[in-house]
Amino acid sequence: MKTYSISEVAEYFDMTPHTLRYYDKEGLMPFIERTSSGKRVFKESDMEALKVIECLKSSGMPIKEIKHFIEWCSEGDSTLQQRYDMFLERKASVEAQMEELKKTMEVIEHKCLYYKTALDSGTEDVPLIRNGLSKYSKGGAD
Amino acid sequence: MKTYSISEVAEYFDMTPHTLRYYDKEGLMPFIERTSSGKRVFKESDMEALKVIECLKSSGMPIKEIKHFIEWCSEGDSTLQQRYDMFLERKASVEAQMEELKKTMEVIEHKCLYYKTALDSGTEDVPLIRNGLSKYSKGGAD
DNA sequence: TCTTGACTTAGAGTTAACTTTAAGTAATAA
DNA sequence: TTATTACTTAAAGTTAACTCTAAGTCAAGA
Repeated sequence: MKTYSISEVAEYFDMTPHTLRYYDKEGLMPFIERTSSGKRVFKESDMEALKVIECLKSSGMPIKEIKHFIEWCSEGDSTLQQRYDMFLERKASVEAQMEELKKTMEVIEHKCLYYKTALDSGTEDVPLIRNGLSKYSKGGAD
Repeated sequence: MKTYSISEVAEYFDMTPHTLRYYDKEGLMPFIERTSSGKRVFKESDMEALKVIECLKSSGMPIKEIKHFIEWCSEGDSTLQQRYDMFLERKASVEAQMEELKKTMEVIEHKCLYYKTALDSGTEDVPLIRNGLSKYSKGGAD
């Protein structure tokens, strides 16, 4: 069976071996086996588990909560409902983040247009477009 | 002209007066005026500027960089290009974050389906669907 | 055999963005 | 007049997620 060293795994997931050890210490990887000399040996299934951990991380889940999920996993079928509920929550959270980013994007695109116009005319002080605003808020009112 | 106290502004932006003072201290609000007794007085234009600051924050921009933008604003037309470039960069960053969230969402939705199926059959151990994976990575392989 | 590089551990340090504390001032309500 | 509330400042503390340091082990190549 193909196995991976900590640095191979780190490279694959674009992190440092330090970070992987930190995750292990925080209880995210209780399933990693060791060599007789104590080195971590990563199996294919460990890589799959890490992908799920990465997914939960990029959904904004804190490491301590990911740890709870990992614990549920090792408790078996009795925690299926918790795990399902957790992923439903994650889904709602990611949807909310997407919604917020969308609103942010609208403001930013408006600003891009504003500055493009200002650059074309060489100045922000374009009374025909907008006036009465301070230097700081120009372009933020409509 | 309508003005606002620090706690009114805090309530409007769903933060504490503490946080607003912190932003001020970090140089994000050099335009806020004070009463003779030293209290901050927020004008309508300050509210607009704060909306832009909030937008930059939710795009993931660190406070120190937002401060640079605020400095550029007070330097006038000579910094128009920098500010335009900055918003183009923000746009690209938000687009990348949206892309990442989309990928995360796909994994999460897959997991929701996986756990729904598992709950229906009362167990994760469904050889017809998937086998050969550890307790930790089940549902993460396809 | 010696050196090099990758690994191990425990624990301290870093960074961002708050968040709280301490000590005090000013205006307003009872 | 006294108490309350909102405000002020400077500075220390908190939290998450690393990130680094120190001290040491182990296997492979010159």
